[in-house]
Amino acid sequence: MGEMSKQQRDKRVSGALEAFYERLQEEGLKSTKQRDVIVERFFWLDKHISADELLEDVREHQGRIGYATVYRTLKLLVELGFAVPKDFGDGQTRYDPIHNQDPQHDHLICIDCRKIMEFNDEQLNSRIKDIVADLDYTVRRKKIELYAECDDPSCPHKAS
Amino acid sequence: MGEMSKQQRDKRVSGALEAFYERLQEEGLKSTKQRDVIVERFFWLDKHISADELLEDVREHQGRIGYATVYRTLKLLVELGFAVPKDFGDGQTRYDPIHNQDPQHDHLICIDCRKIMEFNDEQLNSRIKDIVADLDYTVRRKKIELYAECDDPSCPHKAS
DNA sequence: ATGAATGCAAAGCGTTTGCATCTGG
DNA sequence: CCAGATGCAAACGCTTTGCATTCAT
Repeated sequence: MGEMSKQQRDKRVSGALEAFYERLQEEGLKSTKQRDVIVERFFWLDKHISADELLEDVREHQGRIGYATVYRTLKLLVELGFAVPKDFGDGQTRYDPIHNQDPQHDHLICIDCRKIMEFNDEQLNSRIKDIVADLDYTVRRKKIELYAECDDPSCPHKAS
Repeated sequence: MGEMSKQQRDKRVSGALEAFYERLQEEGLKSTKQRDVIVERFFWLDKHISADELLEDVREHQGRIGYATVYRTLKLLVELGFAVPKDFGDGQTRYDPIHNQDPQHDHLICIDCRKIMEFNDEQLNSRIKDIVADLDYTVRRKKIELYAECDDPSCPHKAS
């Protein structure tokens, strides 16, 4: 969504980390060098990241880290409610960081260049709430993905 | 999504098959015993089916069929526009048959028993059209999945 | 006949797990 | 100390592929 200054970003990250470590303690789990880097980079990067993308990034900041550790940490983040796994159909799971301040957003994905943009529409959310309520169900989470052609000039298939 | 008599179902299936064989010929592809059964059962069953569910069903109607054939046929159906692959997060891809008459529907999935129900809401669709138009994008397809607790008494976790 | 389709088994790919080793509280 | 975390490699589950064989046109 909007741009964010480094200061704002730092603040967001440290806020998320604080919350994370609090939950860690609650669960009697430990903080380790690897876990710390992974989680910090995850919050810092703040995008729908895949396990191997995160691994690659993390290895630049802290040498030898096994991919199993990244998978396990992502799983932990999901369990503790700091990330949501998403599948955009490119064969690998991506993880969306949750900043509790953010309302859950939806995605618009370019079918050509795979660029993902986020949006959040109040009217849409409200309509969904109604639909589910009418069926006497209780919504836990939603996944809305719109596949479209983007307007980025650098995107392929623009000639067609 | 209402009920459908056997006659109606027969008619729908044969319509879909006719369209399928027409496209097959256009592409210079062949009709075979296996392909025929798979495609017919796929249209007949008419639900978000996974490759191995379809394989199991098909084997009751026609002995020895390799799973590779089912995968290849499903891929073909997708390429020809008769099916859409979906991922509901249970680890395997499901395929939704497309009856060109149907507007594309959305899904409500029970987080406990994994039951999937379909819905189609005009207001929702219209709002989506607006959202995307405002961004100057062109929608190709949408994927909306709502995860909720269902009201089926046979569903686990009803006691909690 | 000849390009396409099948069946099988092997390979692929992302993800998970078993286990011996380390480490934080 | 000792439960929890890591790294490695092996296992996994779903899907795809290579190849020899069979089949539709």
